[in-house]
Amino acid sequence: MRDRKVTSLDVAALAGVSQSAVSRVFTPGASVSEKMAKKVRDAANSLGYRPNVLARSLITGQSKIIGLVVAYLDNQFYPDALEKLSNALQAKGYHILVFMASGTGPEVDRVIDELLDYQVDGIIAASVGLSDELAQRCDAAGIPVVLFNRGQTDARLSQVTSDNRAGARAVAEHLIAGGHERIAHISGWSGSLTGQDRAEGFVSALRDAGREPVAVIDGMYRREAASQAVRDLMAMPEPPDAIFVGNDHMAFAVLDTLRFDLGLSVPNDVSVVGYDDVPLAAWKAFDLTTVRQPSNKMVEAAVNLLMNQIEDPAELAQKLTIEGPLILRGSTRPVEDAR
Amino acid sequence: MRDRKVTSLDVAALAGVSQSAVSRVFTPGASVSEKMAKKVRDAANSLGYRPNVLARSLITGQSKIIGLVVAYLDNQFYPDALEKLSNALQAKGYHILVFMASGTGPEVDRVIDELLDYQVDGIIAASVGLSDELAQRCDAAGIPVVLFNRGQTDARLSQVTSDNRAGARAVAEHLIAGGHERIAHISGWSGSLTGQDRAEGFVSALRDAGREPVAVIDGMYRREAASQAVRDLMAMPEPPDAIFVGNDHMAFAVLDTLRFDLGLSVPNDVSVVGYDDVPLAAWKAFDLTTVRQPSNKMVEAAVNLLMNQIEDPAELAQKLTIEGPLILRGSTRPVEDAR
DNA sequence: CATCATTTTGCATAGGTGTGCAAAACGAAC
DNA sequence: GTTCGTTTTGCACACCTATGCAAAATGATG
Repeated sequence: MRDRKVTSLDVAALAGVSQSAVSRVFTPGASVSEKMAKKVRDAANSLGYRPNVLARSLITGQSKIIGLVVAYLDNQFYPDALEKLSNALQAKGYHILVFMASGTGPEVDRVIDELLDYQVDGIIAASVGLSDELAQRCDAAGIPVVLFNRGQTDARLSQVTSDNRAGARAVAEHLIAGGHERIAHISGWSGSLTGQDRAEGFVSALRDAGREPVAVIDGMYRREAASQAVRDLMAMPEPPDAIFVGNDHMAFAVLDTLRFDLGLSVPNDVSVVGYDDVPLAAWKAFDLTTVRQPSNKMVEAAVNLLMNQIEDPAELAQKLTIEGPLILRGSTRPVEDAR
Repeated sequence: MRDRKVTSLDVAALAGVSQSAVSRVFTPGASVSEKMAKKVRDAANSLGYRPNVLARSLITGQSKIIGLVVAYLDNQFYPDALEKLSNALQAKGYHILVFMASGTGPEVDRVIDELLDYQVDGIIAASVGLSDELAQRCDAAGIPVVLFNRGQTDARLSQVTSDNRAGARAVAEHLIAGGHERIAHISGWSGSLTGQDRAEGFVSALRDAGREPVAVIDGMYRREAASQAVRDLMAMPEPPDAIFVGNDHMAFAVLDTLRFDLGLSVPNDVSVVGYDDVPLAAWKAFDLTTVRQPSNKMVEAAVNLLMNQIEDPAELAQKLTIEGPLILRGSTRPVEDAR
């Protein structure tokens, strides 16, 4: 015998009270007597009643759903962030609805449509190029947006990033201090602000020390592109002795290519530095020197930002920058070894 | 000027038709004339109208939301599956609502409550020990459940797994053919059917060849546990010359420990085999021999199973097993080298 | 033009919940 | 017991959409 859906009316009937009484018992802060609350709770438990979030959303205008837009999950930074975001939001009574948007342009537009269809209370966009039109539409619909680990110029969008310029600068300084002579950069996608910032911070720090990168190649955040880039670099007449890679995900491909395709030793022949400090970077197989993006803090900031904007729509968008340290590991020469 | 939510009534007013007409235009297969459809679509576009999925769900009983329950995302198998599941479901007009359930018992119960609150149309449970109570409650609520990469005895739950016994058996046979003398197993969590099946398939294949494993240790699906296990194994008076690890995630920790903590060579000193064939396994840094779990096929099967049960609630639960090949890589001695 | 079959449209209601408002219950003070 | 202030409760409606039903429109046929 398959149960029909049990509603607040069923509970009300069993408890011998009105439907609104049931509603109030399940609404924190509503006016209910202890006696009534007990009656209702007993009836609800015996029927297995739980309020229907979707019906509730109709009337409160709060779906308790946060849309998460993400492109790929093969870069460990994102599943890691997703897990933390989901846990943080779960604790606040929200849940994450996942939207994959690998492409750009029309595909992203379709995703936005679907986001609006589900009446999400807010949007977290990670790792995806969002058109300005997105900002426009979400703003018009009154849905707060937080860009996670992705910058954007539009002032209506909040964002949380690490201090990419400072991080890249620290990398440059460390490589110089390590006595490296020919320093190259395989950058993150040059179409992304994150990629640009890291590249610019890195190059400007080199210049401040009177140096120039021997090469800057766009790695597109893709393993194969990074792998090809490092092959090209090492085929130069005077190959680099240090490479800063735009994120860990690409850096792992660079390490593999250097060691196993080109037969080189890291850091003896080349030092390699990444960005993100995903858990993998600490594994001995990579032992990658990298800039930590403190995902805990970034998640916390993103969630707070979103919650504030949901509670008070007048709240204006903010652009937060979180500092992260350079983590020294075995993929770069220790500074003592400087010649 | 912040827009109020635009409803089908607004569209109807602008187009000079009834609300039901608008609804019909957005309901595939409803009876509408071409003229009317055009009028409505124009009005809808100019207002930026899109049907409210949540309000629709009230009346159709279909939320177009699938709940995904998952414990951790640090084992790459799961983000990979999540991405594929999300894409497959997105193509069918569904989206994934994420529920993290690291713990067991009461925490899982809370998750079930929340799943029901959101009126999900179906549930995919990956990597979590679900009590029989789950089956009970979801069955009562009429919500189909598919266990992904996780077995369960309850006949009411559908499940999709790879052929864990056959896969483990193939590993055993390959290790024997490779001339290994002392074969050990670091198993998946012995509380999971998946872990048990792999262990049993492996051990029974050894016995069929007149062999016994030198040791079987529970690795709990955790890196640290696996790392400790391999240290214990290699500290034995006669350490193993081959280790089958219950999944790739643990196998990576085993490789790191063997190479960098114990200074051993793989596969010269010890052969290592994993299970899953996550993308990482093919990276040169690991080059791990492993049993492939064809996540594409598993996802496809899981989605089909779920869709069938959603469309026809009378459809009975199925337990599907997908075959996966042993992928030979550099972490095991080639069979030609057998002495 | 009349008739009828068919398609299209509007009306009205349902789906499950929260909330403003007024009525009812309660409790205190005289 | 009466009065008044406070808390609790129920009534009725709103939120946004889909759909059964009957009325209207359309088109084909005689």
